[in-house]
Amino acid sequence: MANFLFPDRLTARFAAPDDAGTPSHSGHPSSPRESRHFIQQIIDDDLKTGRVTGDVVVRFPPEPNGYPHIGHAKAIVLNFSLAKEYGGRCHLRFDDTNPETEDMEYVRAMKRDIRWLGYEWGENEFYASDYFEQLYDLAERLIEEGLAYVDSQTGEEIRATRGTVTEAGTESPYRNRTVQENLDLFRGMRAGQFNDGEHVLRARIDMASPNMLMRDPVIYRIKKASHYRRGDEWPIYPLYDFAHPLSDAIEGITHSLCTLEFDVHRPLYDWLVEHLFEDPRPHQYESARLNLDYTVMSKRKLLQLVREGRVAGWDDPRMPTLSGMRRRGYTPAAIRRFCELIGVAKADNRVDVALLEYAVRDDLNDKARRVMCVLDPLKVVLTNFPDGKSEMLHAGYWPHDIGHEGARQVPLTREIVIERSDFMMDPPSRFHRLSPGAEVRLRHAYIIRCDDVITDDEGQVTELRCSVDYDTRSGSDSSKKVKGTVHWVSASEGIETTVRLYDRLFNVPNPDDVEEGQSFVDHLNPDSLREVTAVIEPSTADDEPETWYQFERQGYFYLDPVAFEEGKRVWNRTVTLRDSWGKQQEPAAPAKPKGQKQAVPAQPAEPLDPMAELDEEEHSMAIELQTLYALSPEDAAFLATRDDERVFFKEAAAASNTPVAIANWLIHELRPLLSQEQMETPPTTAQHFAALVALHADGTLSSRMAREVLEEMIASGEGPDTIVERKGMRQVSDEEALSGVVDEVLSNHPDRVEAYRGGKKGLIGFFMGQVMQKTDGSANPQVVRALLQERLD
RNA sequence: UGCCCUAUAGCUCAAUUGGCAGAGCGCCUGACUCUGGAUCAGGAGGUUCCAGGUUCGAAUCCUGGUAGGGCAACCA
Repeated sequence: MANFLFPDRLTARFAAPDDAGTPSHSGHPSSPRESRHFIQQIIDDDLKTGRVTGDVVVRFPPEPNGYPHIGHAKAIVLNFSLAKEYGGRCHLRFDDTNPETEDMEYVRAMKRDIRWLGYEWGENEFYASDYFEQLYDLAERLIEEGLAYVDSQTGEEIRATRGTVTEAGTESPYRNRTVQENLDLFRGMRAGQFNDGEHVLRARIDMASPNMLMRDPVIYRIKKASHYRRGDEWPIYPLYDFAHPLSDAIEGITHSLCTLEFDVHRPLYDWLVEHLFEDPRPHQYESARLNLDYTVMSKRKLLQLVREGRVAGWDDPRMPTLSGMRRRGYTPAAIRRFCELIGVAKADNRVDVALLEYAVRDDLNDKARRVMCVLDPLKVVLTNFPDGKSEMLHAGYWPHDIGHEGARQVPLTREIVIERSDFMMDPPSRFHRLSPGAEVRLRHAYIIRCDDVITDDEGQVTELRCSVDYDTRSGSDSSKKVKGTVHWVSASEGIETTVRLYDRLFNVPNPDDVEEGQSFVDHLNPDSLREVTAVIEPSTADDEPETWYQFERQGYFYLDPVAFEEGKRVWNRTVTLRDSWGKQQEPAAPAKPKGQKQAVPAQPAEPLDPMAELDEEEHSMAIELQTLYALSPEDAAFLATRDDERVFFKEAAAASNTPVAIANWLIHELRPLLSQEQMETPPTTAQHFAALVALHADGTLSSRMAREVLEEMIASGEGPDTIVERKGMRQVSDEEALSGVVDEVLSNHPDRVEAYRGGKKGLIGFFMGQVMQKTDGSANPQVVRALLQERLD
């Protein structure tokens, strides 16, 4: 694989380790405050509450069995920028526990690409395979504690007895071997006394768990294969579910971030770490993986594309691999920016390629010099330009709005080429490029007029004859204006060069979404690579391979390093410019009819009967609650199906004469504050609870205050009176007293008052909030609302 | 069919944790321009999945649904 020839030079030129991981543009996501994604919120909270006291330590844990792609980049950027943000560290750990697929080649590729992205892990380079000894010892400890056993069933037997998603599994006949027996067997495994598949080590958890991963998962298997780092030292290898959490714990990782599909593994992660390590211990959090339009991301599928020759290799510029993107001309800064733009969340997503392209253009805009290159040449003869003359024109490399200096000379000759698409025989209105009789400016040169069109026998345009207006030389103060400017290159002094025009690899947004009997390769875009012979201006003749240019009016291009090494000059189109003209030409995609994206099934016309789902016993219970306490069917059904809540309710109802309010507060306020276990033995008494509800009912406390008191009651176990007394809480319902606050709020925000009167009625909530804040939540909201409405309407 | 996760603008995400539903990208219009780019100015676009409920007030809390995704390798 002779593809990776320039990583270091590229890094030197474009990677920016200094600002790596910090937003390079201010004000992206939203909100006046910088908005924090859920992982940041968790870490903030851990730091605030002291759950994490030392450094924040995260890790990026690739398996070295494939080339890293843009999906890995998302994880790399997330982890390394988190480490930077919190002043902690990010470990690079190779999760190399499967000897059959892993290779040093992939380790090298991974390290090279992470560095290229602009991140450095320093001394924190680790390998799960370095922990084999420790992991083995931990497995023995598990055995000693009766938490693991050697199972001698075959693979098929293990699979068959695991049960299904709806049925529990059955326990292995070997599940109750003695500790000594297990230890002997496991040591025998380690010593190489058995063949592949003869035994495995299983965690002893629960064959009936609703989570299949907890049904005695296999944690060690015999595999007499040579490991790329440990050679033949080990006949047994730990599995991911065992090695990963424990490697995290060994390294002192605080936050272990992974993708959504691992959320089912979290109970096992916790089980292992809790049994084998002391606090503080690592915690796993999951976020959504990246899906990108018009490409595939799975290593298996990328490998298939390479193997079947659908692409030129792992670093084919159409591939979503980092090596492919690098060779295409994408920059580390652009990829980092993209990864920041897509955010971190738990909802499955599919990201529009336009966002990636935006990030690339935005970065290249002030990094790539402008030159002219004609991709589809049409010959133009300047009839009033002397034959044999070559006029050197001064041409700035940068547009005015980019503050960079630099220019080159561009030769103008009698024969030039322009873009075929810049001429139209019969142009629509709004087309302001060349057509018979029309005028256009040659970029950096003169205005020309098309006097004659030469066509061949088939009517194909083969040549244009134009005349130059010598008063309009670029930079002169000619007053003549034309609408259009076109790029051009001297036909005699321009250089022929190969340009590769890349387009999306697949022609559907989600190639994985295939019909029966089809495969994702059926969606391959046959035009994803178009190679043309272009004419480029001579100033580029000596450029070295890490050169980016913007070919004016075309896009950004990058001199392919692989072809260069083979002695060829090939320009890869990194990304086109945004093209509003091309869009106008295509019929605009019809706007999706409203409501189509999520067809909401018609709901039954009448509300569902809350009693409908109850069994016979629950049903009669609910009826009883309704007749006895006058509860609504909803509340009655809720209590009928929940024993702990019902017991608490009856006790509280007995201590008061407002059962409906008791049920209401129990269901909507108390219950959400408690866990299932707390509900069994509530941290507050039914009598206290009833007293609180009474305080609300008689107007002493507003609902907001009552909620606050309730939280306090749960935390301290005190009665409501004690808390109310201590805090001096009392709802204020006096209109006169509240009028003052209301008037103050309104006069503090004249603009909002005006907006409200102008129709922005939602602002009532803002005013309410202000008043509640000023009164420390003690204002009677009904009264406040009435006062506000009175003043505003 | 069991368990878990998720649902806010076309896309990706916010919403100070119960108080004005916003941003970036994309799209449209206009201005400017020697890149139909960039830039600048403006605009459209919302049943916050649905139905009930609690609350003065719900995207946010409660109940019940719906849809999408994940989980039954001795892979990671």
